[in-house]
Amino acid sequence: MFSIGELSKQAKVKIPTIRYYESIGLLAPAERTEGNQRRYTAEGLERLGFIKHARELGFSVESISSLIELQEHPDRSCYEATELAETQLRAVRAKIRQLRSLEQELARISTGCSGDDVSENCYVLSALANHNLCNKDH
Amino acid sequence: MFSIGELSKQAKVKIPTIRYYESIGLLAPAERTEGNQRRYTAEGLERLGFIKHARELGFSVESISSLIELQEHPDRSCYEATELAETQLRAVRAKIRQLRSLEQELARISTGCSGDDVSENCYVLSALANHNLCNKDH
DNA sequence: TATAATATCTCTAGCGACTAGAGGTTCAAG
DNA sequence: CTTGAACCTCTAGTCGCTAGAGATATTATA
Ligand SMILES: [Zn+2]
Ligand SMILES: [Zn+2]
Ligand SMILES: [Zn+2]
Ligand SMILES: [Zn+2]
Repeated sequence: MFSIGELSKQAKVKIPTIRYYESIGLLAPAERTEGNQRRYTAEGLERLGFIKHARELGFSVESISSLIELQEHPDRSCYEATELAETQLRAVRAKIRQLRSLEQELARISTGCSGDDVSENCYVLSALANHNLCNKDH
Repeated sequence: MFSIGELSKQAKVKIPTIRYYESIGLLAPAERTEGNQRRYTAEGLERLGFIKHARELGFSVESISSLIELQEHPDRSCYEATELAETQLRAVRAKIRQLRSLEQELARISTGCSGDDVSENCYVLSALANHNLCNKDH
């Protein structure tokens, strides 16, 4: 049994974040000492690790909630888990595509002015004012 | 002189967003009719177009504020504008790198299970529980 | 001109996923 | 038993909007 501070250190998740997860029901309410302080077991650490990892991979709290549900019922079909992972993968890929398009435009805009002119003649400013100067959608 | 609804249609920016921009000082307060409704000119449309385009390229509202400042002083050096654009470009590139790393892991995790097993044996769930199974940092 | 339909007004609250701070209590070391 | 670090709850703030309530203004038609 260890404190929230210990858990925080072990899992590398900030204390307020742990309390937040509990408050929204992502973590089960921790046991408490007589003085009302939270106490955790290795299981809690594992749970938090799962959450942390999934968050780092970009899953929403809602998705993680479903994943944990599944984990708690080892006999259920894992169909939903793979669905969620694939959805997440698609979302990441879409985001990458969009950012790449932004990157192109920003690179073009950035190199269009060396920064030693007056703002009236600045290509950066006119490019921002004028989407027609862009090559792609974004 | 046209209404906020017209402006919204022309600029393809939602009405509450226009009011929001005004409320945070990104758009100058619009002129008003006797009955207190906002009225805009072509200049307002241009301004909003600038903001919209910059937002689409990922600039923060704060950065856009600085860019507009610059635009309003055509004689000033445009150094800050290029700086902001380059910073933004770097941020986008960093984000892309991070997302690519996520993509790799997610692709691996996704293909690890076809979704027709029970959750106990699901590779998706165990991979999420275990960062050690990952190849890269993220 | 009267009425009705549509548009606009302000204000407040909500989203997601935290983060920070105030003000008070409990724990553990010495 | 004292001290100081760690913990507690609660509220509010972050960013960039978005949605809704309830009131008022404008516009089009009869
Ligand atoms: Zn320039
Ligand atoms: Zn553009
Ligand atoms: Zn599976
Ligand atoms: Zn990992």
